[in-house]
Amino acid sequence: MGQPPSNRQIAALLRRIGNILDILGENRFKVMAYRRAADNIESLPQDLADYWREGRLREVPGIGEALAGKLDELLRTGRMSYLERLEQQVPSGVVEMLEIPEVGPRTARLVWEKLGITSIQELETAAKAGRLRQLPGMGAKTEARILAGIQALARRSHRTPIGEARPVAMALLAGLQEAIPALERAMVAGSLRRWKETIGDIDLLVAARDSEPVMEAFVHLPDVAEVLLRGDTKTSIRTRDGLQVDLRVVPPERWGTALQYFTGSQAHNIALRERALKLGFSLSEYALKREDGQELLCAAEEEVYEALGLPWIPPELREDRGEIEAAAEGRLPRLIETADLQGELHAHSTWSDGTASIEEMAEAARARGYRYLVITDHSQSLGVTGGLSVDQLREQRAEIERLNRRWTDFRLLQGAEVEILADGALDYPDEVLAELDCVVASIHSGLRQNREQITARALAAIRNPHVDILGHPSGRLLGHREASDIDLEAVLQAAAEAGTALEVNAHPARLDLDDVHVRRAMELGVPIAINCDAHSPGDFDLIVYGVATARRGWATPDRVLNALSLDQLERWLHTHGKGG
DNA sequence: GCCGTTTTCGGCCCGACTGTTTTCAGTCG
Repeated sequence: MGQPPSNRQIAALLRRIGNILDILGENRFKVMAYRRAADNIESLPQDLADYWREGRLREVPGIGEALAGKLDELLRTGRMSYLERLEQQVPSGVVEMLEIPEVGPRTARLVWEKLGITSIQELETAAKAGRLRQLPGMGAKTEARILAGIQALARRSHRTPIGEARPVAMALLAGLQEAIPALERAMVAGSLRRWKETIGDIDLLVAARDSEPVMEAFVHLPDVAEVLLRGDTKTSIRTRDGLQVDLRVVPPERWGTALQYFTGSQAHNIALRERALKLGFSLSEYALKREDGQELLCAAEEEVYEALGLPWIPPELREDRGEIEAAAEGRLPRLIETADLQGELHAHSTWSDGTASIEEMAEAARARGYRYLVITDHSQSLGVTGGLSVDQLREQRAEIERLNRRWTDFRLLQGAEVEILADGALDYPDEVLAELDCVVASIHSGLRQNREQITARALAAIRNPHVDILGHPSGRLLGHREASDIDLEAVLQAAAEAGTALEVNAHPARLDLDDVHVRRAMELGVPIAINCDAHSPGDFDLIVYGVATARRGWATPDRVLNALSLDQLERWLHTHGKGG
C-alpha cells in the first residue's frame, strides 16, 4: 500500500464533498460541517493518519461519528465511496465553478441545469455570448460580474505571501492618511493583522464620523485599478497587481467591535458569537446587543472580550485553535515579542553569499540593540554561495576575534550554516564543527528525495552533538516551492530527544517552521530559534515575520533560543546535546 | 454534518452589498 494521504489532501476531499453537497442544495449546516472539519484537519500538526492509527480520529474537533467512518474507509482503502457517489451526480467542471468569485452554488447549479454548462470555459463562452442574462434572476450586470470573476481567477488564483501583501497594505494606509490628515484611526485588520503566512485579500479599517470622504479618497488612490463595490461602510477595490482590498469605515465609538470582527478569523468570530449568545448577547461588528435590543458599544477591542468574560486575545492566536478556551481558563500564553530577542543566530556575510561585511552586519545588529550575532556563512559544498573551505573558516575566526575586541556590550560568535549532504553526512568534519560556537545545519539540495531519505538526513543532523539548530526544516518557499516530503513529526520528536533547536526562519518567503509546527514544538518542549537568515543589514527587519509566526504557534520567550542573554546562550551552546 | 455549565434533539453568527427584485436571493467574509 502506498503512502497515506496528507492532511491537505484529506482536507481537499472533504471540501469537495462540501462543495458538491452545496450545489445539490443540501442542508447548509451539513455543508459547513465538512468545511469546518477540512479546516481543522489542515491545521493539525500531525498527520491525520497517525490519529487514525491510534484510534483517535474523534478527538479532532469537527470529526464526529459519520466523518470518522468515512475517514476510516479512506485511510484503510485509499477510497471514499461517499465522495465517489457524489461525484457521479455533479460534473467536476460545475464544482470547479465555485472557485470563481461571484459564482456560488446556486449560480453553478442554475447554469448547469438550464444551459447545460459543465465547465468554466463554457461558462465564459456563454457569458460573452450574452446567454446568461436570459436566466431567471440574472441580468446583464450579473453576467458582466461573472465574466470579470473568471478573468480575476485566471489572473490570481493563489493567495499572496504576507511579505508581498503587507507593504501594499502599508502604502494604502499611508496614502489614505495623506489624503485625509484628520483621519482618526486607520489600521490593517483581517488575516494581515493575524500575520497569516498568506493573504487572500487586504482588510483596512478606518474610524470616521463621515465615511463618504474616506471612500472617495480611497477609490482615487494611485494604486487602485478597479472599484469592485462601493457602499457607505464597505468599499472594495483591486490594486494594479491584482490584490483585492476591502475598506470599512465605522464610527469611533464602535471601533472595538468593528476591529474585533474584521480581524477574524471567521472561525474565531463564530466561536466568539456562540459564546456571546450563551451570555445573552448578540455580537456583531456594530455592538453587543442584549436580548431586549439595547446596545453595548465598545470603542476598544479589549471591551468586547471583557464583556464576554475573557482577557484580550492577541490577533495571532485567533484561529479557533483553543484560544477562546485558554482565555476563559486564564491559560493564554505570554507570547514572545520582538523586544524579547537579544540577538540573531543565522547571518551571512561577504565571506559567502551575503552582501555586507561581518563588521557591517555586526554594527547593524548592535544598532538594533542586540547583544550578539552569530555569523553563519555557508559550508564548502555549496559552490554557488561561495561556501567556506576549512582554511577559510579559520581565517574568518581570526577576523571575528579581531572585531570582538571592539565592543564590551556586544559579541560576535562564529558559526556556520553547514550543508546536510545528500547522504546525510555534514559538510564539515566533526572536529571542525567542534571549533565553531554555533552550528546551523540546513538542507539546500536533494529536496525532492523521498520521505525516508530526506527525513533520515535531518535526523542524522539533529543527533549530531555539534549541531545546535536545524535551519528552515521544511525547505518550502511560499508561492514558489512546496515543502519537501520531510516527516516533521519525526524531526520534532528527535529534536526533543537530542535537545536540538529548530529554526523559525523569518524570511517571509519561508516562515519555516510554520505556525502549526511551532505549536507542536511547544508541546514537545523543543526550543526554537527565530532567525532572519540575514544576507544584508536590511534583512534584520524581517524579524517581525518570524516573531509573528512563532506567536501564531503559541511560542513563549522561555522556549526561544535567541531570547536568552549572551551568558545563557553560551551556556546552552556549550552544554546541550552533550548530556549536560 | 457536529455538539452539549439547559439540550443525545434541536440548535447551528451576523451583516454588507448587488442585482433584479415589489420583498428578496445570492455571494462574501
